[in-house]
Amino acid sequence: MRVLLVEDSTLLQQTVGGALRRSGYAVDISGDGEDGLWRAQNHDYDAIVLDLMLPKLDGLSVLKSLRAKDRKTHVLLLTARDSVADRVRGLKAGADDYLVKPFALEELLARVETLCRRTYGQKTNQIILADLKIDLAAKKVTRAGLEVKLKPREYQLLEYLAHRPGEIVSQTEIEAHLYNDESEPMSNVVESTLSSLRRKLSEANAAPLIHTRRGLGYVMEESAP
Amino acid sequence: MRVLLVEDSTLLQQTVGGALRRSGYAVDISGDGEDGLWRAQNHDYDAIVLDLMLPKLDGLSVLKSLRAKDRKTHVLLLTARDSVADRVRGLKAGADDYLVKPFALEELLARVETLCRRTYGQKTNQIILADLKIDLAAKKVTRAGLEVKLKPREYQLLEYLAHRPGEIVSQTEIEAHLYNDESEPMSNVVESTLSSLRRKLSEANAAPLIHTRRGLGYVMEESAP
DNA sequence: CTCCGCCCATAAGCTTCCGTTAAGCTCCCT
DNA sequence: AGGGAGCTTAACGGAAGCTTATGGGCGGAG
Repeated sequence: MRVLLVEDSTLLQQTVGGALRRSGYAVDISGDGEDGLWRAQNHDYDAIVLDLMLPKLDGLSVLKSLRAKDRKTHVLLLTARDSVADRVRGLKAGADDYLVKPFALEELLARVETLCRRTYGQKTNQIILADLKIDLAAKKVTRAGLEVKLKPREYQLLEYLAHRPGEIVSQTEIEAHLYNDESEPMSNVVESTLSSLRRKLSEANAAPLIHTRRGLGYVMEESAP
Repeated sequence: MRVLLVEDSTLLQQTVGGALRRSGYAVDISGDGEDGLWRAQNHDYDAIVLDLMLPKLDGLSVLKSLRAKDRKTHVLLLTARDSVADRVRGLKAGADDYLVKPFALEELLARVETLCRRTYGQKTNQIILADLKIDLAAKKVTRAGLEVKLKPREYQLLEYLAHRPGEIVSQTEIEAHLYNDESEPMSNVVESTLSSLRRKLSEANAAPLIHTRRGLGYVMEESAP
């Protein structure tokens, strides 16, 4: 899951950004509205955390521009004070949720998670695909009843694929969602990670769950073959 | 356990705050309603002790604002005189308990403890996890029948984790709950404390109870490695 | 006032992880 | 069949994250 944080306070950048990263998100941070808008348009984020008070271009304008261009990325607004007017305007402009500063970090994390889940039409907090079960909260995976021990990156990859069963997901797309700008991979990380993911999944049950569409990307099994 | 005390009398701040600290709570103290509301929103307290008579913003308003935002933190009201009207209004506004001044310190402590317990849906006053038993009242821990002698901080950490078995608890979260604002985030106190806690727990039985989820946090559970 | 014990910070040591590299394989096109 | 593009897999080494030991400071007990 990749998230954009548009916030000018460096303190909040660090606390919020850090917390998100620690929770397993790929996070891009933007310090002003112009840059934020630019990034929001150039990447397909799973969610955007957007402060309203920003240098250069205020959050509301950013939001409006995004919506005008038909970007439907979910947006969580941060409003400085309990200004009802701002809130209403924000929601009218197409925000999906808002949070009044100050907020508890945990709450922000919870809401971002909700938004991301919503991005993929996910309502429960577990995904079941054939004999595979993913517990999104505990970040644990079982197959055929056996626990599959995955490393963070492997888990992220699996979760991303599992969010879109039956769909062809290209490598570029995976890269874009699992990695942030600073760490643009110059290698075949995705393939590499996928490889070990497959190996671990096949330990519980040899039937392949992730299929390769040569030249296009990967597909996760929709139902039993 | 982390508690917010909103009270303008410095005398009470010291006596009540001190008593709570001595009982092992992390206590934040706020001298007026505005600041109190701010803090209450900014952190996820386990309980709030709220005076009704406050400068800037009275306790009832604070409580109402909190509830309006769907904050379900347990609140203990302190009412100056035995005014039935105030009491009723307080409870209607969503207070969980009240105490009429003057009160006995012991009683306050007992009630705060009850509220905190309720926060975690805890009804009995002991937690049992595998061969570990925590006596919440006596703050004593035994494992495999042997007493484990813990220092206050270690006990607090253990108790906090034990309240949420199977859940991933991040370091940030632990820090937020066990330490108050003043403490600096530039050290690994949590890891440090956890280390000695683990050592002591393993003296009675080597099987690990607290598991590390690298990059995410810690989980307490009785599963096999 | 002194002593003791707890607690936090620092830092060194260790484990795990992850991107990279590179070599082998598969599929398809010619 | 041959060759090449794209995919798979295993191994490596740097780095991030976790663990543990140690010492100074501070507050409470005597």
